[in-house]
Amino acid sequence: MPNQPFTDPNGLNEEQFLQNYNAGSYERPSVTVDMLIFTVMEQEQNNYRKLADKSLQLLLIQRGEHPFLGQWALPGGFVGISESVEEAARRELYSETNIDNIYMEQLYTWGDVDRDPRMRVISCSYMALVDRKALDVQAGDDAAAAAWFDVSYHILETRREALEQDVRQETLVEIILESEQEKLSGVIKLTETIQGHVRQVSREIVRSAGFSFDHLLMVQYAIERLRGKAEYTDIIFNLMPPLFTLSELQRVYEIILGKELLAAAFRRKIAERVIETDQSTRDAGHRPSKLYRYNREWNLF
Amino acid sequence: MPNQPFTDPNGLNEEQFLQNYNAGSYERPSVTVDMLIFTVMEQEQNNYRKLADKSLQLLLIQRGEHPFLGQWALPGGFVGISESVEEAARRELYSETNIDNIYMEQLYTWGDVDRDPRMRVISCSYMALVDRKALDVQAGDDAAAAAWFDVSYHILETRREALEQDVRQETLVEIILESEQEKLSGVIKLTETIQGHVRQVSREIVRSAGFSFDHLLMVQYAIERLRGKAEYTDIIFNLMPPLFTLSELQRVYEIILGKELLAAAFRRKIAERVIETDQSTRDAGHRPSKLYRYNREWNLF
DNA sequence: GAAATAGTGTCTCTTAGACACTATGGA
DNA sequence: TCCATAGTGTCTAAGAGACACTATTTC
Repeated sequence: MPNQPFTDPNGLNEEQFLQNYNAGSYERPSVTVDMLIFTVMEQEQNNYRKLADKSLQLLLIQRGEHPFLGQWALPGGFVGISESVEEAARRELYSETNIDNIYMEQLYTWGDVDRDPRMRVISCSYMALVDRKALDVQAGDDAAAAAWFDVSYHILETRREALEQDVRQETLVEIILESEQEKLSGVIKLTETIQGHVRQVSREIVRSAGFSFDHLLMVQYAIERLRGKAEYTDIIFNLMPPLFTLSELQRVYEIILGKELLAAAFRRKIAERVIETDQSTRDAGHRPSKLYRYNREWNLF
Repeated sequence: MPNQPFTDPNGLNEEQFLQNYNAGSYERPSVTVDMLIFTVMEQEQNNYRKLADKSLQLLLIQRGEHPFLGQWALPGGFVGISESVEEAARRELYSETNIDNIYMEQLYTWGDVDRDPRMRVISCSYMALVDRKALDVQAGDDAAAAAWFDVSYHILETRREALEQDVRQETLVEIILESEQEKLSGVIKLTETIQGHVRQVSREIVRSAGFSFDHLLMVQYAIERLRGKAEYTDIIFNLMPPLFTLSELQRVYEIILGKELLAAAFRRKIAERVIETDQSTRDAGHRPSKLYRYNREWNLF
């Protein structure tokens, strides 16, 4: 089995090679991270009896400089030469939220040549999920203008055509992001083709109002991933406070999945993932609800 | 709603800004792609009656230069300044296999600072799945020494400890790659921690013989993903030839999932994803088997 | 006929969906 | 007492696991 120190065709061993190594001066892309920071927010409620509505929210920042001056973008920044990509993402996440210990996962790396009009930039996107109650301060103090946007996600249309050999399906997805001041919207076309066995998916912006760069694609990708993972992992609990009722939990699932669930089935399914506490809600104008917490023992690997 | 041409604090509109933009000369990382090209190979069989065994195989290249001279690495290369990351991956894939229309998906971007001893390199890994019968030539003609390695993947040990607040689970995974000439092996520790609600996974190489860089981590990640996707997508069909028997298909599933399946249940489950043809196998030393093909209509989105 | 694989029938157990029903606190 | 939500019981249908059984070819 080969092992160091071997010598290469120039007679150098590995140590010598590395000492003499010259990285060369060809052009390199810049690398950035972009953060999709989601939370669930309770809306105000006028009827004392009804439960507060909730919505999924995403943190955006208004750009203070060209390009896309005045438009909204995902928070993010360059990856420094002496920090890992994940460290850069954690750094950005902390600078926006001011809290530690937030769920974060890498999503996708966007590498199209023209995605930034200034220069070649490759961006690695990360999704973070935060319990809104843990965010004491309004997020993004340092950033020029950060705001939480309510997220809505609809499938407008699905069209399938079967060619001689291949199948092709196009789906139009509309994404609307709404803050107290602004309303952004855009449409993305997802194209799925199958040639022989080979399935391939591509994304394309059809129209976009108020978004910077290709960030609308990142939003669509993140929501798709969040929905997918909600079905077969515990990812949703990252959006919950330490104690919650099963109704609250069910509503968060409903928001993410975009469909209503039956309470009885939901409770049976979720039962083993939560632990009942002896506390309950009060002063709700209706029957009190027991508070639960996440069962950490459940399904590690 | 803000729109171009707005002027920034320097009085420039977007067009002027971009014309004057200077990307700066700070240090940038290099970006590469690394390809995990999997296939399923039939082993030779001496007993005319028995079906040939199959194995999952991965394509590796023996390094001809420092660092890791003589050791094995995933095929890959630099992302050029004027090609997208995906284009670079397709280019590498084509140069190894000489065929088009191969299933490929982005896996993960590896961004640790020290992952390449020469310089700062960020690598985006892709997984590709090939039907072995479509590869007419021995792959990797141009590369110095390319070889297919049989893949085996075992969980050696799982240890869980519950601290006061947190839960921590460590899993040791052994990966063995075996070609006709060589046998490489390594062990990876997967650490999963839960603090409060927040679940986090990290990977670490415990020992590694014959692998270059952090490529063993990439192999483990890819197999984990492949297993996961085998359960809830049609990804496996990318490893199959155009026509196949249900027994063959079942065996490929068994290889990927690492467990035996019951034929009756498997057939019921897979039935709607395949289409029966009027052809069947012959000269097999036992009852002939009908040939099926992939049902492309099944479950687009 | 033996060996080996191909393919089916059926029982059980689990789980999701549907929906009716009971329970409880506050105005 | 009504309202709104909390929470349970039970029927049904679908699907996975188990396993016995039949079918078909080659030597």
